[in-house]
Amino acid sequence: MKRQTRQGEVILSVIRSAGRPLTPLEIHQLAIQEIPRLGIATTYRHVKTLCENHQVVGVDYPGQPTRYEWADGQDKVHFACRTCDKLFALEDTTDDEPPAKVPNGFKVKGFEVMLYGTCPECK
Amino acid sequence: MKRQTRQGEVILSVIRSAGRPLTPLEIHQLAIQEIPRLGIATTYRHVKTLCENHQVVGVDYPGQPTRYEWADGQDKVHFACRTCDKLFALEDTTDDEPPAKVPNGFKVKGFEVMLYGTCPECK
DNA sequence: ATAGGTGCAAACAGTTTGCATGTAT
DNA sequence: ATACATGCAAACTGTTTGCACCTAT
Repeated sequence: MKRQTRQGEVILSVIRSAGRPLTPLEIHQLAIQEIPRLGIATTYRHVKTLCENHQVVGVDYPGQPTRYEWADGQDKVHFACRTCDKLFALEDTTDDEPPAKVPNGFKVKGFEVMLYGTCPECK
Repeated sequence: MKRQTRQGEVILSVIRSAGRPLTPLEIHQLAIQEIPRLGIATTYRHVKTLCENHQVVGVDYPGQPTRYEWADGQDKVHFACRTCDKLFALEDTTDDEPPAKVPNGFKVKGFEVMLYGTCPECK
C-alpha cells in the first residue's frame, strides 16, 4: 500500500488510538463511522500490509479471531480473561529479555507472553 | 464424551504421542491410518472435549490454525520458526512463576510464552 | 495517463451443527 | 433398550481473491 488514501488513514488511526487489540471486524465497524461505504476486504488488506510493515502486530486468543494492535516496537505481554474473554495489553515488565531459555541453534528475535486468569471486573 | 470408543482412544493416543502440537487436520490424518472412515467432525468433537477436560491445550500461531498438544499440567513455552513455520514445545525454564507482573485485580491462573525466531534447521 | 486502491460478490479454509444410523453401556 | 457417539453433508464464520470501477500520483 504505497499510495495515501482516506481508507488507509482511517484504518491506521483506528488501530493506533484503540488502546487495545481489535478484531478486523471491530476495526471495520469503527472505521465505517468515518467512511460508511468502506469494504471489509479493504480493512483486511490494510491490516495485512500494516502487519507486514511491522506497524501492527497480531495477538491470538484461542478460539477467537486474531486481534491487531499498534506495534510500538516492544515485545508484548497480554492478559486474557477466561470469564469475559476480554484481552488486555499489559506493561512489559520482563525488561526485554526473553522469559525463557532456548536450546542451541534457536535464534530468538521476539516473544509474546500470554497470561490467563480473571480480570478485575470479573472479580 | 463419557463413552469409551475406538475413535476416542486413537485420537487421544495420536495427540499424546506426537511430541509436538498438531492441527486438527494433522490429528485426523494420523488417526485415519487406524480408522479409515473417521470423520473430521469427530476429530473436532474429541479435541474440543479433551480441551474442556484440560487433557489437551491449544497453541496459536498467528495466521495458522490452532494446534493442540498433550497437557502435562505445566505451563508452556513454545518456539515458532518464522521461516519454516514449524512450532516447537520447549522446556519450561521459567520455574512456574508468571514471567511478568500484573496490575492489581488481575488473577493469573496460567500463562503461555511464545518465542519467535529461526529454528536450527533454518540456519 | 496510469499504476495502484476500492467495493462488491464470489470463493475459500477452518470449524460447527443437524440428522439418520451405529454402538457402548 | 436406550442414551450417547459417529459419519456425512450442509451451514457458518473469518479471510482472501477476481474484477470492473475509481483515484492519487
